[in-house]
Amino acid sequence: VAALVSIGSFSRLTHLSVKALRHYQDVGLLEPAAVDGVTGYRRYGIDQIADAQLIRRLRALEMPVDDVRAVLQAPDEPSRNRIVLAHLDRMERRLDETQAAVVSLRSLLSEPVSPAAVEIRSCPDTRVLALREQVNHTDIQAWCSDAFGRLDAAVRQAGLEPAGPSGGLYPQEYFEHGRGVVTVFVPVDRAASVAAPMQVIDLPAATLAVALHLGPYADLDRTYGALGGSLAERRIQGAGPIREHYLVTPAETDDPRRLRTEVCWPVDPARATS
Amino acid sequence: VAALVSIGSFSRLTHLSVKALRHYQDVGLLEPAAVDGVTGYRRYGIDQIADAQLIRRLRALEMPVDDVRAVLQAPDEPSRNRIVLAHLDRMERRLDETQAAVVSLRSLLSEPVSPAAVEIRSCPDTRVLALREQVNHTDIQAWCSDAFGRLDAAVRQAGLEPAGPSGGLYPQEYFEHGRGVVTVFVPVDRAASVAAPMQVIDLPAATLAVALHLGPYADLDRTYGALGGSLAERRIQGAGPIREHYLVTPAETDDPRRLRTEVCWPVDPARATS
DNA sequence: TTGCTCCTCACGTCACGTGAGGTGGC
DNA sequence: TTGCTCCTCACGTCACGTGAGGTGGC
Repeated sequence: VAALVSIGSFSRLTHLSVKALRHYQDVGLLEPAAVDGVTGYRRYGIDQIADAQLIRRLRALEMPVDDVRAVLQAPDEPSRNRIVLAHLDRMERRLDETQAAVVSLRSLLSEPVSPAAVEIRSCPDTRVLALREQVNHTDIQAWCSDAFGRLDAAVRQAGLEPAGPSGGLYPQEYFEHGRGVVTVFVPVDRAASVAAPMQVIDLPAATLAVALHLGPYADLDRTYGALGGSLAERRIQGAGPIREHYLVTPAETDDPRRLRTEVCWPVDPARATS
Repeated sequence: VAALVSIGSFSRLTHLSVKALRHYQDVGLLEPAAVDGVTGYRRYGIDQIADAQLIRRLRALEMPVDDVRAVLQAPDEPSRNRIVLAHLDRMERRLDETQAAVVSLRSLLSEPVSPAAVEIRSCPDTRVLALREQVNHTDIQAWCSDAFGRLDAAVRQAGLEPAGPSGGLYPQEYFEHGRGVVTVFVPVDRAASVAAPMQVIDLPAATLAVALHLGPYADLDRTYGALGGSLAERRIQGAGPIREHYLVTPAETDDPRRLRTEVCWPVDPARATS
């Protein structure tokens, strides 16, 4: 049997704080090898050092405690590595977002606020192939790129032709709570049968106030602010979900500055005499 | 005066959630332009969009709310930029740590646990030039590199010669609570008068169990575990602050794999008949 | 015997999110 | 009138950290 040490010694051996060690017992991450029945003193075996070192590294990478537990309990090395690699993937995506946020901050600080050129446009009924799902604001990028991949594949497979730029519908809820049922779509020239959850729907005709956004998606709020602000100044109220049209997408360019996106607020046509 | 909009509209304009907007009022980040005395309804001016966009970007970079407030209240552009750049600096340091943590995790998963070669060494009295301060575990890297810079400068300025490798003393508290009074030192050949907070002190003689750590500091816990575990197996107890000797430092190599560090546990000489 | 280590609550931190329960505005 | 928006508490989240108040071990 392995030698036992006190919690303080184990803390010095592993560089985990005493408070953290107690917490890891509470949440079932690292159970002391023995606990004195009378005094409650914890004793750790030196064969637990390896687990402690792994925990420390995973937590240093901000892996959630539940995932760390899954790693420790993984039945074999491949399944353990799967969890670890999935987390490293998440971290890389977050790193990309952070870099985009830095760029976005610099551009906000250096570039003046540009008033949006707002166009009022009548949009007819549109038949589209669509995917609809509850999405979190933080996941929108990944979800959209996945969804458009599936839509494009379905369009090809059904022998259809895209009949215009792809787009998305974002309900008010999505902005106000940071989560909501988002619809992304590709216009198509005719109906066709597609496998669920994909569906062919008809977007109703609408009058849209449209502003063109040039550049990375992290800066979209600037165009939202310019467009919505200009409408508010003119006492025009929006109604219904906001629409985005993706004119130039990440699939077509690697340079985020070349992205082109239309931001469209549905408005009451009676009031929208620009 | 600017047009006013409801909290829901402002949320859609700025991509800040309604809950976040209310929270930002509570903490004094973004006060609505008007609040209805009867209903409590908040009204935001469209001229507040710019502030909201700045807040959103700074929070996306995890700047603490207190710092965001300081940015918003900065009297001029230079002082505003100072706060922002200081935060970007912090982020870059954290990024470096994360990358080190990834390397450290990979090496733990790929390289087997190596038992430490432990040497028992008698260390005589040592006269050193030292700096002592309360330091957080998370800040130790930056603090040490700064402290050694100051120590080296003081040694040169006083016309002294380094009389051995530099080192550090880490009290138990430092590991158990993640914070403690850390001492770093450079051995010198003779006494000299130095400006506070620097001081010349004599490290008392001690018997040390020493293990050599090769590689990045992020992996130091592996050598601590190996050394302390092997002492625990032999029922040898540590006593007093742990010592590190920096044989090859980041000042001497850019490759963390070439770092050489001695980890030294003071032990009771009577029991330490290896 | 003294001081150090260890114990268990209970509560705090940070930046919001989650509901409950209720009211105002088009 | 209906449903939607908005309101205010109070509490939850996450991974610990911070004390308070007390006890065991060398």
